[in-house]
Amino acid sequence: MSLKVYNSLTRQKELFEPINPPYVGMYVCGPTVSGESHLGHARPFITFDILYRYLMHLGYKVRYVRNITDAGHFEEEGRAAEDKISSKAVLEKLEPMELVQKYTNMFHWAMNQFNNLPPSIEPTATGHIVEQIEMIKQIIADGYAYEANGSVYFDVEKFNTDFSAKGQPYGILSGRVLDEQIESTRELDNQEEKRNKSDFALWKNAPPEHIMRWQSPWGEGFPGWHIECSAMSTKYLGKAFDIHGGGMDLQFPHHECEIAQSTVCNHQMPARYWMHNNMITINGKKMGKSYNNVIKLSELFAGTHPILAQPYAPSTVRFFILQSQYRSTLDFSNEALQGSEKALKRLMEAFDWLMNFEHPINNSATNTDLNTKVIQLVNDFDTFMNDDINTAKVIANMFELVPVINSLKDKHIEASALDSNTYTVLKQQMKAFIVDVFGLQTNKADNNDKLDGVLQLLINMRKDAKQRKDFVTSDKIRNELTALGIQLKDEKDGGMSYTIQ
RNA sequence: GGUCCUGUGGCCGAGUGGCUAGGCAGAGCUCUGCAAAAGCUUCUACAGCGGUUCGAAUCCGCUCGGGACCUCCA
Repeated sequence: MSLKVYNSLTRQKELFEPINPPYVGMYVCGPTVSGESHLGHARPFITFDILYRYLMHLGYKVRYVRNITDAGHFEEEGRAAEDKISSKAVLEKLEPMELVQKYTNMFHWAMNQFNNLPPSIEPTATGHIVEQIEMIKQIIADGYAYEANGSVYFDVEKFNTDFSAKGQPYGILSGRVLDEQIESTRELDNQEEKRNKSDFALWKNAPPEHIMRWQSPWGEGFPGWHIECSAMSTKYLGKAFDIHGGGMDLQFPHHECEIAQSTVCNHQMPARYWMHNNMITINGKKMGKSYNNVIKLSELFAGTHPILAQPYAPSTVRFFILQSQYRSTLDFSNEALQGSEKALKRLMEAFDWLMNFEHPINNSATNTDLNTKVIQLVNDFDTFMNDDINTAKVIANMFELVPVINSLKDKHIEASALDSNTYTVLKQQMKAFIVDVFGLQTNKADNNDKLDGVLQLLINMRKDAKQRKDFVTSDKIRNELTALGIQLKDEKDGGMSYTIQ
């Protein structure tokens, strides 16, 4: 039973072997907090949350580092390159750090809504200016970066020449050949400062109007985007760590540049396994600002975006994402989300019943075929997760178990059909994967005892009415509760249950 | 233009040489005061054309369609 993950670097599934077991170091590129997160952003953070949880489930001690990019991220739209954070701050008349705090708070709120575990360390770029400057100094000292007008650029050409000989050319991760892309790079500002178009900024000179600025050996300025991840991953995970994750769109140039910088400073490839999640699309197109098709998470949860037919609960979105394999594109549609909503509800109701079911003690199953099948379905949870985190297949198996569970509930299947061991394993695995690994929550979490008491009272009144064949009263109770978003269900054995929407 | 990915039923999606994916929607039946839920049954598939093979949704080729990246990106 061993975990295999797809390594973007080698373009194949590889056996996962930590450098220093049982410890695992995992770095995931976090958000740029200059704006609100959208549905597309949800995918990597949910995907790598599942990986984090699964690694812990396997017994690893994981240090999960996910940064907050709160400075240094360039935005160029034909105008002078400027810091994304500070330009937005001027627009909104906020202090840069005020803006950063606002969107950081919103990001944390969304992560919490999704039931993502907080990372072990969540370092900020602005909190690691010193480390970034030190790293840049070393790259210059080693001859792989040069200063021009108060900015510092990484010499990609030199790196490529020297490290190609060592089997690590620039472009090793994304499969690009440097010579081929030199002609195709688009025009950027300050291009004349660079020796080559493919060189990227490690440090940028800050023009006078730039608010976010730090002292450096090259004058006042701000760090480039790529260097923060190299500096912070090295600081907290060491020169070589196990997993580096992020969206596929970060593979080039961001991760490629990280590899180059870190390799120069640390004399080795920073991460062993590079994992990239695919994009969420909408009508087949990547969700992104430049396509003007983003659905912000707050809009998604509130149902306020024009494209949305209804609000979608965070757990529905999480489940929707888990229904596909993380390396496939996932196409958003109302129909798909509605499907996930209903599916999740059915799964969780069966799960909740199972957890409360006091199974009989019997050493031999009366239905050995079913008994064997259940064990197989449940054991395959591990098999599928070990095959590059195939949550889709795990969920498919869970849905094969749902009719079995519901049939036990409705007594279409006798409780004696399965033996005690099977019940134990079934409950353990369902709980481990639904709650611990997938992080799915029951909606009942926000109920409270008093509300439950009130509902039990109404349920009892309705039961009495039904017994008297007073269907006017029983329907009134049911219909008015339905109008309030509380659904009553008549159970097979005469009992009643409720669910709150 | 370069590099790479992809095309599965009404929708979303697993899959990878032979064995039911799964979910949602649709249809029928059972249960039921009615409804809902649930259970059972069921209908729609592998873009097209060739090739390899005893056998192809899966491998190869071509054609057509969709997408990502090529220094903002999750």
